[in-house]
Amino acid sequence: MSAEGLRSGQVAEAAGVNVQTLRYYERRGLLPEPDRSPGGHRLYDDQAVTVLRVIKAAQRLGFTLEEVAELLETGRHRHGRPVPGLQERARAKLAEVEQKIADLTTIRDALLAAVDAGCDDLTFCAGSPCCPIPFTDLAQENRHAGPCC
Amino acid sequence: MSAEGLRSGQVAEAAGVNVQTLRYYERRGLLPEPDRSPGGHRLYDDQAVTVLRVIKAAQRLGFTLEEVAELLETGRHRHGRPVPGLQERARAKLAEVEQKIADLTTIRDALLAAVDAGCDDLTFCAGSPCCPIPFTDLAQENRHAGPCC
DNA sequence: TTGCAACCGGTACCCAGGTACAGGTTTATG
DNA sequence: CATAAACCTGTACCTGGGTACCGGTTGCAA
Repeated sequence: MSAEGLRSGQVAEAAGVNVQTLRYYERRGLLPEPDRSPGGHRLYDDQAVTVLRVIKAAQRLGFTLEEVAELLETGRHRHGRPVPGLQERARAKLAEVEQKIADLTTIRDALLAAVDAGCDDLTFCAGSPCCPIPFTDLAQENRHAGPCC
Repeated sequence: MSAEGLRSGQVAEAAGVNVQTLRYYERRGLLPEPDRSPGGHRLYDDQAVTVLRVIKAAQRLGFTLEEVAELLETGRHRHGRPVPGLQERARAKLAEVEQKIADLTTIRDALLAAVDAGCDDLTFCAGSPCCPIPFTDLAQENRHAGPCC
C-alpha cells in the first residue's frame, strides 16, 4: 500500500509537471534526492509537491532555474535564524521586477497608442518621428504618447 | 568610397548587434535581402538600422522572432491602405502585455511583502498558510498580502 | 504467478535565439 | 602591387529548459 511516500508519477501529476522534469530538477539540485523504495523507486514526501510549486512560481517571478536552486539551497540549510541571502536576493529581484513592469508599461502605452491611432506598419511607424511606439529608445525610459500614423 | 550603402559591420555596430545576427535575421526573413556590391558584399540602406531597432524593441515587447517576422512581413507588402494584421496583433499583444503586467504586479507585491516581513525561507514561506507569496496560485490572480513569517 | 503499468538510469533530442569557426574572396590603404 | 581588415558561405556549437526514447527492473493486482 501507499502511505509511505508518493511515487514520482503522483508527484508529477499533483504539481502539473512531467515525470522527466522531476529527475531533471533533481539533477539540477532543485529537488532534494528523495528516499527510495527497496527496489529503487523514488518515494517523495508531500513537501516535494510544494517545492515544485515554489519552483514554478519562482520561474514565473522571473528567476532562472539556477537562481531558484540557489534560493532553495540558501533556504535549506539555515532553519533557525534568518540568513541574509533571501532578503538580499528578494530585494534585488524586486528591483528587476519593477524595471520589467516599467518597461512593460511603456510598451503597453505604446501598443495602446498604436491601436488607438490605427498604426498599421511597424517599420513606417518606427521611422516616423511622431510614432507612438518609442522603438528606438524603449530601453531608456523615454515615452511620448499621442497618435500619429 | 562609401555613400552607396552601409556595410554589414557598420549596420551591426549602429544597431548594437553582432554581424552574424544580421545574417541570421536575414535567413529568418526578418531583414530583407540587401543589395550587394559587385564583389558580393552586402550593402544596406539606412532603413536597415531602423528595422533592427524595431526588431529589438519588438523582442522587448515580448514578441518572438517569428511573430516579429510576420509583423514586418505584414507591414511590408501593403503600403497604401492599412491591413488588418497589425491592428489585430497589436490588440492581442496588448492583452498579453497587460496580463504580464498583472502577474508581475502580483509578484512585486509578494516580493515586497516578503521583504517587509523578513521572509527568509522560500519553502517554509510557501508552506505557511499566511505566506505573503502566493506561490501555489500565482497563476490564478489570487493575491493576499500582509506579513507573516 | 503472471502480466502490465510505472518506474529506473542513460543518452539523445527538441526549441529559441543566437555565436563561433573554417577556409576563401573583396575592399581599402600605403 | 601588397597586405590587412572586413567580408563571404556553410556548418557547428552554445545556453536554458526541458522532453523522448531505450532496454531493463519493480510493484501491484487479478
